[in-house]
Amino acid sequence: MNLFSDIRAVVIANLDALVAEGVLPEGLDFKNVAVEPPRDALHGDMATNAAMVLAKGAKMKPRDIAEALAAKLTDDDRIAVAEVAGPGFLNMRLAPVVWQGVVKTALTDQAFGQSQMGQGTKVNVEFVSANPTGPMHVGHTRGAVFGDALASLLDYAGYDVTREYYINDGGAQVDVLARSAYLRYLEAHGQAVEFPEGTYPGDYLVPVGQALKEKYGDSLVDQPEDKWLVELREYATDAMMDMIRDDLALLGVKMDVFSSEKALYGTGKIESAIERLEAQGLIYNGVLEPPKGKKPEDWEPREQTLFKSSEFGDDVDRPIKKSDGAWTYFAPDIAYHYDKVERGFDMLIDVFGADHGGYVKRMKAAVSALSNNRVPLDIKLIQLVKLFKNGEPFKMSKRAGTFVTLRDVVEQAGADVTRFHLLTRKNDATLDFDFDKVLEQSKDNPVYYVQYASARVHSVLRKAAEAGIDVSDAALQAADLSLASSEAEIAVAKKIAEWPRLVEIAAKGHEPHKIAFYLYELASEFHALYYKGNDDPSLRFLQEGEIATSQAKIALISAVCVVISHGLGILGVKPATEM
RNA sequence: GCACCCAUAGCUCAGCUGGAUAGAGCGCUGCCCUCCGAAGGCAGAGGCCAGAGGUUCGAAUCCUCUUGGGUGCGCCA
Repeated sequence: MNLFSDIRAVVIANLDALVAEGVLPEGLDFKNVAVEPPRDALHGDMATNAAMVLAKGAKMKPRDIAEALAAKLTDDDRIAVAEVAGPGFLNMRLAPVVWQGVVKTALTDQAFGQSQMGQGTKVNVEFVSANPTGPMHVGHTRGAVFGDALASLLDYAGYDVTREYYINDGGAQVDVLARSAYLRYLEAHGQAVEFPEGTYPGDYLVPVGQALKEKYGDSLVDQPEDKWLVELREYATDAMMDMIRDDLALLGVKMDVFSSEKALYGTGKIESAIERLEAQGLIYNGVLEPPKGKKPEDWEPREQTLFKSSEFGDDVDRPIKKSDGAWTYFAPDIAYHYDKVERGFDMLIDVFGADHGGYVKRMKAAVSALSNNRVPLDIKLIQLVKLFKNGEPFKMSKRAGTFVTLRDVVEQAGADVTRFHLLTRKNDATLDFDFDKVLEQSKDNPVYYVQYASARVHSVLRKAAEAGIDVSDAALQAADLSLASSEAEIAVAKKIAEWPRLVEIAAKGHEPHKIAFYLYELASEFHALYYKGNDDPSLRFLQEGEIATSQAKIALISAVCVVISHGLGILGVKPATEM
């Protein structure tokens, strides 16, 4: 619930009244009637399209409906002005008491802004899912921050959220990891080693090699691969996952569940998921056409086991078995998503890198088939992070030593700054990450701008306390807010009032970046009010000798601070009390 | 060749899911600290929302096509 839905309820009630009075015909559908903020604040606080939406069905002119509705609405105490504009917009201006009520709610109700929209829907957010073959880099970092913030946002909006990490430990890349770790193990024994093409030369495996030496002594030296591959694979994978967990902790991301791809093999889970599809007639053996315009050099037609994803909107059917009969990566992924469905989730969200774009349709097809359309799957593709240093772009390269890890970034910029910055762009837009700009402490950097607002409020609170004004929670909650109802102050209250609605919009669209942008706008309203006190002393928060007025004004800016901390909380950023 | 994503001020980007005169930051021009934190504020210039059609009371937003960029397209995951 929020102010806009409250007022919409008022509008609907009055429309019903107009029907009862015979002004409007019966049987009209009010579902498209919306109450929204007008784009231009000059038009009022809220606008409804009711007249325009209903005109056709009522066979009336929009303006006539609007006039009748306006007359009704002004009877409500909360609506100060209702006027018809343009083609039939009905603009409303709300009474100051409404805005003051919002400020009071923000201060007294810990749950201000939280929503019941999710109704406890069980949603699984799968994110990061980086291969356990090395440390997380900046690209992973963006996905991690996005997924974590989205999960928090959904939680805030009333969903029952599970954060989950899918460990891709079932494919050939973990064998490569094991071989690379083995080379480091030999190195630990003093052997000179070279890392051939297709192995991981990163020095993060050096400590793993050392640890293996301590564990196995020289018993594995110069032994054939079949003596050590399985053991080293498990050991190295665990070590990499420990490292990834540390990286995530550094960012402040905590997963609820880690699921392993490897654990799906040999349990019959893959087979049963495929059987489930087979029972629906969606599995067959066939030969795929080569892609036109880009034919692989070694292409020859081969019969494979295919999933009929084209029945669900995919472009072609997709292989679940390689020509040698082994599963493709798609098969365990089907099983994994089936597992999520079976665990009772009502909604699935996957956060993938943009290079997995081609994977979206087939995965949606599979989930759709496996859940009989019960469980929606939303796949959020996270675009690239472009790195800059001193304004110059540079590419990540392990060889050139410009491989930028999550740890590098967080240690330089801090988790809060990193998180906020990565959330100032929507997920499907590429993001520039310039180390110099991220660290810059100015308005150009939204993190500091928002933090500065929070710090300024706390500064005022300290000053007030020094002046002997009671600014305890109880005192501010009891403040008479009508003492802070100038136009400039109401403007801030209005921004606060947008918060609950914004949460719902952001949660509905799975768009945590909207929280970041809102916080910037809220901070901006606050900074503007703050400065107005310089020109107009009556707008300063501390009014000498007038305790009640000071408390009212401080209550208002405390409410700003409360909303900022709620918002930053969703983004996983700690608010500042001083800077 | 096909699919998905993107295109908005000189630059980096918002635009509340179809609303009224398209917004913000940077940069540029000019102001504001004997005044609660100038890490800030105010004002100005700057736009054919890539282009062309269509849908309707109404389109940056939805549909089609075109152009230009990114990503991907069986035995890598």
